[in-house]
Amino acid sequence: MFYLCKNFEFMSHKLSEQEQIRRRALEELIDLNIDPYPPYSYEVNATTEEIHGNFPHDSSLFQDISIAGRLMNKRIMGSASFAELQDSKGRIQLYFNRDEICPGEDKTMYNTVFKRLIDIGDIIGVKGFVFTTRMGETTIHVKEFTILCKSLRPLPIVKEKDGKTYDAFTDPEQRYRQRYVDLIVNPHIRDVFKIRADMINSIRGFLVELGCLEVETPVLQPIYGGAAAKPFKTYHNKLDTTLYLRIANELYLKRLIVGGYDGVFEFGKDFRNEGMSRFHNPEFTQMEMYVAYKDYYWMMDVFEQMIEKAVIELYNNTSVKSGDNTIDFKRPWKRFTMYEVIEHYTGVDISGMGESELSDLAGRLGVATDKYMAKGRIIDEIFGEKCEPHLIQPTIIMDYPLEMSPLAKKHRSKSGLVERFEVICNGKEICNAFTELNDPVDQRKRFEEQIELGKRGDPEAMVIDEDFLRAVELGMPPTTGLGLGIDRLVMILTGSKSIQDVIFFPQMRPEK
RNA sequence: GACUCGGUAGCUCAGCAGGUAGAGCACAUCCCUUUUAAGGAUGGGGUCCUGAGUUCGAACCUCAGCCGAGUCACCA
Repeated sequence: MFYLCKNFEFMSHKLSEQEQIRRRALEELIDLNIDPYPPYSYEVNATTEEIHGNFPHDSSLFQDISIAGRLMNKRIMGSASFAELQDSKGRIQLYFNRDEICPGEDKTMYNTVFKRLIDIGDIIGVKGFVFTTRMGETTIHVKEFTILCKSLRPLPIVKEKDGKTYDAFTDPEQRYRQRYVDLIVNPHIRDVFKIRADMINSIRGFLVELGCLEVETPVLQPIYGGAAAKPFKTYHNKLDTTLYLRIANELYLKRLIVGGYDGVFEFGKDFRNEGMSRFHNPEFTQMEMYVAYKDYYWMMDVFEQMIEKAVIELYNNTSVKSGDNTIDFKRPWKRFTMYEVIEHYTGVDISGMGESELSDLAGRLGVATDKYMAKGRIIDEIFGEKCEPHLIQPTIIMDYPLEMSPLAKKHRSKSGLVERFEVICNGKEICNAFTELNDPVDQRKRFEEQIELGKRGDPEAMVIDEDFLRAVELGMPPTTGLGLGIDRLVMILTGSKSIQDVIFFPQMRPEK
């Protein structure tokens, strides 16, 4: 015997008419001694996918099936009705016949329960056999059905006819806030998250195969570092101390390299307290990896392999259609130095230029700069403005100005530059990597330069992390490291226009 | 943060020479057939985002605010 509260007076918000009707249906079910939330499991022996994949070819199959899912449509017609059931794999039509559901005199299960008390959105289990209707649709002939969960809110059902879509649930705000509804009524968006998961698994497999250890490092950090960004600040009561949510994994992962690991990687959330846009969510997923005794040339090759492998596993092909562009990840990718690319797109060789010259150039090119921007930042602005958008195919851009890369090692032969590369794809950066700076004297100097930049007004200048310096002073082997923006890559691989489409629950303003 | 557009029934939207609201779907009652965004009949449902102003009168005009979308700027 089940036990259920039938008193809805406590509800804080005023119920809509449809909610009231559903609650009344709930009460009626209880009065009929039907538990709307039965406590037991329901055995399922088929999925919609299996049925659609096999039935027409072999009609001896699926003659005694049990399947469960959400009711998505109901077409009542006297003594014979049709409905649609959606499980995690897809949808299938159900056929209900009054006299088969209710073989005896009592037609309650059909006339009252099925026709009136079951609503779209309810989760039900059905037993029966599969057949093909006169209209040629694979359908389950239902002999018995069970309510597994009564739904108390109406679902915005999407309808289609003749290729036209009606009542689509498309409002982005509603879709992101109520992702559960989005997943129910727009099941195709699951594909994006499947690709996301598969991609992450592919990369993880590749890194494990490479011999790297997957690790976890703190999200709550007393000093944030490893990137140029504004942090989220929080507070630990017992320690009576300010903590920051990490903006990058870098400094902790390098400590592990100091500790003696040859290769480590971490998939993790980073948090940046900055503007939001279709390319930026305050929390985003990054994969960072560090490998000892290797340099950035090695990393370029490895990154190309890793991404090419993932794309092939996902699409059986190296190229992907992303919006209007077709992007081919087939190795090897084009490689240019940053100066080469800037010269290519602006016609200006900036290699000998100083800060004031660069500032003038930026002005001539219509690139906005700020007072606190030193030489490196200005170059980066010009690159970001004039070059990046043109780079659609994956392209390795190498050798960045030293000032904007305080954790990267000086270039072995080019003064003023560091051994750093980024991969630009679809006009956006997808990874950032360098030969890591392991000279502790130089590292301290770089941090001090960051302090100067901070004094000059750069809100994203780094702060000194003495514990990190202590580790580097102990000695870090030559190392290469890389950070990969997972969300951005998923956007490219799925052709998503907004980062919110590749994150289940993107950050939103609190409701109401 | 700047600019543009938008916020009307559960869903998608219409309504604007300013006269306190409509359609389709959904919902309710009824009829009916292996039907297909089912069809037919009847019916219920809305502080027209919020606040102030103009007006005899505002969903519509003005101002302010809230929320969202798009574009641009910055960071992955």
